[in-house]
Amino acid sequence: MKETYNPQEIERKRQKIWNENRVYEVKEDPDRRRCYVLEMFPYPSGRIHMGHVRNYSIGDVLSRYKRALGLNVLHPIGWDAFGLPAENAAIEHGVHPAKWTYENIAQMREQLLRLGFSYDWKREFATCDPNYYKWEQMVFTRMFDLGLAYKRSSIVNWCPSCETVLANEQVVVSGAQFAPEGNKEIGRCWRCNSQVEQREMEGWFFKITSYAEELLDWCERLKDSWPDRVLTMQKHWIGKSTGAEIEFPLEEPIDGERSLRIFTTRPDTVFGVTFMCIAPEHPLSESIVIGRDREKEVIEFIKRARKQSGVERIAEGVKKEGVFTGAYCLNPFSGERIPIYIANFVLMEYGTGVIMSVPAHDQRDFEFAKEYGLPVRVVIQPDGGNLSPEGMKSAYEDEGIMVNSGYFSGLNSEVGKKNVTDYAEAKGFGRSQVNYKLRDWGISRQRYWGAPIPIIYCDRCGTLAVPDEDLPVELPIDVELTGEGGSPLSKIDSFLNTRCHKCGGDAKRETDTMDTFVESSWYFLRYTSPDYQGGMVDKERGEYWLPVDQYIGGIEHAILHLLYARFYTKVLRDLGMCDLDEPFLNLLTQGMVLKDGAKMSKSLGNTVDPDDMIAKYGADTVRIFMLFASPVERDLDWSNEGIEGAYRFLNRVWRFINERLHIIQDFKGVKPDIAQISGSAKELLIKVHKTIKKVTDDLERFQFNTGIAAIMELLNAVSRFQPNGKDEIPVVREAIEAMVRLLYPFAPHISEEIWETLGYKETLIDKAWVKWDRGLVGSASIIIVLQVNGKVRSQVLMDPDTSEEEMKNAAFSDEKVKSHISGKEIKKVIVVPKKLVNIVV
RNA sequence: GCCCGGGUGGCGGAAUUGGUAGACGCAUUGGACUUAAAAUCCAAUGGGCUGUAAAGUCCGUGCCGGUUCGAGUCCGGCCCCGGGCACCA
Repeated sequence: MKETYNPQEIERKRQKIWNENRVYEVKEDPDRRRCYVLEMFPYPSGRIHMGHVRNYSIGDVLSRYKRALGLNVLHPIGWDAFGLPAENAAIEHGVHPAKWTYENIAQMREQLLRLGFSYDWKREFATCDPNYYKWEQMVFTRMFDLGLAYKRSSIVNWCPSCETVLANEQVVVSGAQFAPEGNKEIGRCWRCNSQVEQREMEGWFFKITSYAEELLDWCERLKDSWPDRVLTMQKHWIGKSTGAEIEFPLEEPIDGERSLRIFTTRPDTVFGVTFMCIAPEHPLSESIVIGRDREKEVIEFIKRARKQSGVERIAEGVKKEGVFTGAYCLNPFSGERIPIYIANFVLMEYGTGVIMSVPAHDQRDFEFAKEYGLPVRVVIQPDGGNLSPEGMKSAYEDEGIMVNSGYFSGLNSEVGKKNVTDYAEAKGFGRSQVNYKLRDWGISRQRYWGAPIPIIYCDRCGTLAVPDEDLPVELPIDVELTGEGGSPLSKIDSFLNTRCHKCGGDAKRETDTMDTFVESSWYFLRYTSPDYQGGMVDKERGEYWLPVDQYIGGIEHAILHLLYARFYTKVLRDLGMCDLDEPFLNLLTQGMVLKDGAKMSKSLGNTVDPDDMIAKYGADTVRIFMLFASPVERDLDWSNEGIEGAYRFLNRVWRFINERLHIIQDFKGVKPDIAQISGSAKELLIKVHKTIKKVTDDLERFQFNTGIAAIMELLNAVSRFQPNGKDEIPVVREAIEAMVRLLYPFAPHISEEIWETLGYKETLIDKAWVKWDRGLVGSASIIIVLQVNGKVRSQVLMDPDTSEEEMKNAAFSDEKVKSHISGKEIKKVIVVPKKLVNIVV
């Protein structure tokens, strides 16, 4: 053993041994319990960043620990390889996205290897490989057959200058937050600052809404194994609301429509309706005014409202605007004549695109009514309250007693909801209805670097799915990317023009590619059988490994990726391709890595490069620091002093063992004789076993920071200890061996190196996890706290099984306690075994 | 506005079920080693008060109140910070 700790040398050495012996490659073994540990795979941007290091360090600790417990651990890695940055690189630097991507992968693979993560590299793949996306295309065709994938036009954010669709998060909302140079306004393109428009475009959708109820239902069942906040976020995102659909007959039919259909969660307020509002995008909004006096004014308003971007429409402080159409409908309950407005705050995508407005009991309607001088009618009175339209400064949205509601007056509003709905149903102009905020998943991208959507358009046969034997529809490699003029694939004739497999005539291919979230919705399945040629996943192998036991990733994917993957898994289940209800049994979301309180980013110039840190301190130190500095779920603030501390710790471990080596060398396999040792040696031995228990418990509950702290304490304890005679040397040896084995999942290189130095040929990788001695842990004397009136006055050392009576006696005979209770009346004595005695005077 | 987190020394954080608040680490200060420095090792380190000292004593986990023999932990009300959602009828 060298005197100084040289992480570069030993880490290279250990990594070489691991890789050459392929120690992390695993096979199905029906005789062993399996465990699938997975971290969210990276986008190959070029460099591993600290967020990855944290994520993968957590996963590595877990998989090493689980393997030590005897489980057959699957721990794979791969690449989320499609995406826009590759295309941008192509546009800016003329390098082909495939070349750029694979070069990045090569570089990042080296970084991961250098960090010593225990991946089964044999299972590695990149999602841009046709062998991968082929299966996703096949599933698309199945979904198409079932109507789960469909094409429709929808309203999207369009940047006229970039000639592309923008995701909602790419539309700049309010100045500083997203804009690198500040100074950006509402509703502008994040890249070129052009005014974003609303445009109607054709695109493909996955019918995730069909699974809304099941996705929601499983949120309940995942309650104990997923973080609450992720589940609540998903629940809110799905946004279930129960209410009623009611038809309001139109005074005169419009476009053949005899009524306006609305959705409301408050049918109990139906007698308070004083106007109706239609979304500007609603098909009836134009036809309703044609030929009326107000036609010009209304059409003008509709045009203006439709132009506003989605983001702008909902931005804070935007005024509620609307216009009267001149048309009326009738309240089916009261027969009352109700004016119809078109209003910018009504969304076409939710409910029916039409609302009944009850200004007394809905804040938005209230604001609109005030703006346009519309009447407010109270139909719900709070318990003992006396609301009047004149006195109201805002809408009353809570429960109460129904008033001015004809036959229903006097009912509690909660009861009223049901009764009103039942009445409407009986009369045939309404029914109870459930609505979700969740929208179908738009998967079309007008990009090159993605999986082509396997659809052809034939003039004679219509829209057809590409048959299995023609899959994959490969991305053409020969392409020129300019970033202008829409979808790149539509400009490649050899791709675009094809033959219809049905009639043999000319046909055109779909030129949209799929959202990259589709690839990440099933990659965890593919790891179980990456070479399988018969489908997405080999059933037998999949059944052995799946589902993922522990999924680990950043909280930023709480909704999108995790919801999509859950949905897609259910679709695959229903297609008979796998046997899973949910893909991820347990979820751990790690916090972000910050520097100086802000997220690390190039634009802020506060990044720390993992490579620099590895070069300076080695991988073990980087890992220890990341895991020690903060609990995994919380954000971690990078600290240069902190990583120095981690480095010092590993140095102390190394140096200490090196110093003691000559003493303990000849005691390999010699167990301490518990009967023979006492005093500080016994104390140390107890500490060793308590530490084993503590670290094991901490690993089980993902408290890696306190687990490492416990190992540090053990090092401190054994460093202080001076063995007295030969009988006590095995205690030192046991302490050192335990320490190294506990350290192994966190810092595997140094641990393996020391383990070998201690005279072991076997590696720690398959060494069974250390066990603690129950007797030693349980028999240790315990400090019993002595309190008077709840204040600590003294403490005594006692056996854990001391009787309550003895504890009491000890308390009363304690000098310090005596001085606090002398001359006072004893009111009560509380004895908590193994903890304390409290005397109340 | 609504929904989640969170608020503990100079800092990151610990306290697993209501039972010694501040483990472990960082930083700082003092000492040892050294010609010197670095590294390393040892010691001190929440605040106030009493005391030469040993020690004692009071206060202290965002604020106010409550339950309890006992509250960082439970309950009620508020303040601040971070995140998510946000005209979803």
